[in-house]
Amino acid sequence: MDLSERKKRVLRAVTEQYIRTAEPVGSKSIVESGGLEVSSATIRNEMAELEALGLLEQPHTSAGRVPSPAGYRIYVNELMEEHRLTLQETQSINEALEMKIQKMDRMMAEAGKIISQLTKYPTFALTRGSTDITIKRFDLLAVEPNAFIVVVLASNQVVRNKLLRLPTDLTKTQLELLNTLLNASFTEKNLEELTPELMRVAAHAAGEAYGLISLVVSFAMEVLQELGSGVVHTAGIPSLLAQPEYQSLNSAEPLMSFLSEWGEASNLPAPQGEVEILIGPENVAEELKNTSIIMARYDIGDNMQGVIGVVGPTRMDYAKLAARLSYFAEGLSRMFGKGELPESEQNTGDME
Amino acid sequence: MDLSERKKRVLRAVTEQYIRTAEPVGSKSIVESGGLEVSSATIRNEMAELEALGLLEQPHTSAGRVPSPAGYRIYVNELMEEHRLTLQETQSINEALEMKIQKMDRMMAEAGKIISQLTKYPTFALTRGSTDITIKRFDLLAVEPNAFIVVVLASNQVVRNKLLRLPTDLTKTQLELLNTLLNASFTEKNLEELTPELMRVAAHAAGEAYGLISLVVSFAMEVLQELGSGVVHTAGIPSLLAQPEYQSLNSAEPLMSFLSEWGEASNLPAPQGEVEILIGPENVAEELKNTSIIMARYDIGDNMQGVIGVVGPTRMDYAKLAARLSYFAEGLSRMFGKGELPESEQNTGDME
DNA sequence: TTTAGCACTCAAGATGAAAGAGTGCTAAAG
DNA sequence: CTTTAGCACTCTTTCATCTTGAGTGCTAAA
Repeated sequence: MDLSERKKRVLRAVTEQYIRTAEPVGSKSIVESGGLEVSSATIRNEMAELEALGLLEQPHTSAGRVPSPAGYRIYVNELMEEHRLTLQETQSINEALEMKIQKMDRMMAEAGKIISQLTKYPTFALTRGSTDITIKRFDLLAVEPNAFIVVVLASNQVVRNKLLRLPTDLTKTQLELLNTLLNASFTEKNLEELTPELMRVAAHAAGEAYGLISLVVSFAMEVLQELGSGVVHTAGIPSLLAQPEYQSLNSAEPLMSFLSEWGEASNLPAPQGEVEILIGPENVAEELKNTSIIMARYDIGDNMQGVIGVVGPTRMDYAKLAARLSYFAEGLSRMFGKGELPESEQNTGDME
Repeated sequence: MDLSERKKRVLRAVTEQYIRTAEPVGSKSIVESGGLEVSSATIRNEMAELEALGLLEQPHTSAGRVPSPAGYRIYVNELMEEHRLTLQETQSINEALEMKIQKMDRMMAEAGKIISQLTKYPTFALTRGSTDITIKRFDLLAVEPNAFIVVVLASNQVVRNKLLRLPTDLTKTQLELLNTLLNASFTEKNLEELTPELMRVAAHAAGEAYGLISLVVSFAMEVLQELGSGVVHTAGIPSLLAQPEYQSLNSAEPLMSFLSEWGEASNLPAPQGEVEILIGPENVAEELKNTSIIMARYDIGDNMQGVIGVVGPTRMDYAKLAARLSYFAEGLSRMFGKGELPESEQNTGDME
């Protein structure tokens, strides 16, 4: 899209003023805000042409102009200047990151809250799973004759455990045998490879009860399932209500419901670059058609990545939010990506 | 509070109609709804007296009457009939409970969602912790020379783990020594007893590095902290917006923010009986002064209990909601309370 | 004690006038 | 050919006024 220099400046002025005020912007207020040394009539002509190009829109005849999604797209791609974070902003982000957060999933939720507080918009945070995770190791710890703890270590260093209870007692030897069997037959297998068939064969070979093995292996499968599918956390949803575009209940309700029920199926396209901006109709879900998403990617170890983003009216201050998100995501990558034990239960460094 | 029989019937009629319609109810509509065979003027007189007693209120002079909090209280305590659940209701609750839910904390969140869908109100679910929980056992599992997994079993049968990474390597013997030391000195101690002093003494006695011990013990303390403080889950917050009393954004926003940020400090008084109803001003938090809470208690094993409840306008249908909640809570108690391994990672019974 | 009748009050909705912001068009100026 | 001033026109927003209707409280009669 090659526009005349002046058209670009008009588009940019309209967009930025609209971002600030949430009101349609008129020709007069643009000349008054400076930058363009022409009369309002000239601006009007330019705006009419920009509207013909589909970059601006008019809510009704005698109102000012508002950027169309296409207009936002051009603004974001070509016109927007990079936002510099203030010292204070970087500081508060750094502080937030330095909090000792123990568990990764809590970290995700916390990260969302932090960003939400920072931006006053709802945020979401999700990990994108990988189907190639396997169990690296099983440990069985006897608790009582008829109960033991399974501890599984997944290939991405997540540890999960569960207390299993049996209808019958088990001797220590039996438990050890089971443990060996599990480690021999069910490690290094991804979710698809853990078939009932495999369980049957292994059980038969060892003369073990199928039920006992399946009990432990189902747990392992659950863990793999969970790690493979990723989770979505959302935070700060009520802050939507502070935005003028959601003052009317009708506009706010569907989006809020969508956000709070998100997390089941997150079919968000993976961001290509480091920061991605989805404007209105570019979104996947119907409920998001009138809103925009700004999201940043971060790395968790080698195989997994996470996405953190904010959701809000198309009018959001893309420059500022993108800058904050990307700074924050960088910090997350630094935290999670550095060690060889990148995930979950990693020691975050509070060793004296 | 002893009212004449007729006053009781008037109060009850007003309350129930208001619960249905959310509109102030006038004298005429009461006679029309049947039950009272007197004229509207008589009702007016009765209502005037009920208002003098502080049981009814008038939004403005020429409007109908609305129950005051005190009026609701009397309705709930004396006038309300028990609601029978329909077959369909019990069925859908049973179905929901039968879902195989693996982890207790997820169960909590799920339970909230279910109730929220059922009632169309926001729900909260929390476990009330106990400060007397101790660690029953430590297990250390070597992973790499400089990394191991700590598994702690708490006295309420919750198992938690964490992957710890060290700056130096550790031999197997050292690890076993550490394990023995931990089990000898730090089990059966509640959060308050796990003092730095104790760590120092134990470390000194064993000639171990203080840092190493404190690393593991701090994790244990975190776990105890978490188990002791309880967690709050909320769900269905946007359904508030469907209620007429929260049509105005100003009324909805503070409550929504409060609910979504709840979970930090849950200073809810424990329900005395099985089901408890808190009406408007009886609530603790300022944000809840205009809303009511209906909550039911359920047991998790011996020591802990959970609370699940709904939050909504004072006008809620107490009878119906209380019935559903209490049925649901009963089901939860049945699920969690039955075994001697009542918590979290309990096997929910999917053994072949 | 109950009831019919009636004047009174107040919120909510409808109507209409006025204000204000912004546009598009035209014609003149550069 | 581009820019600008001028002006009529459009459309929303706001405010005041009026009307309607539900509901009340009071009084006097049953």
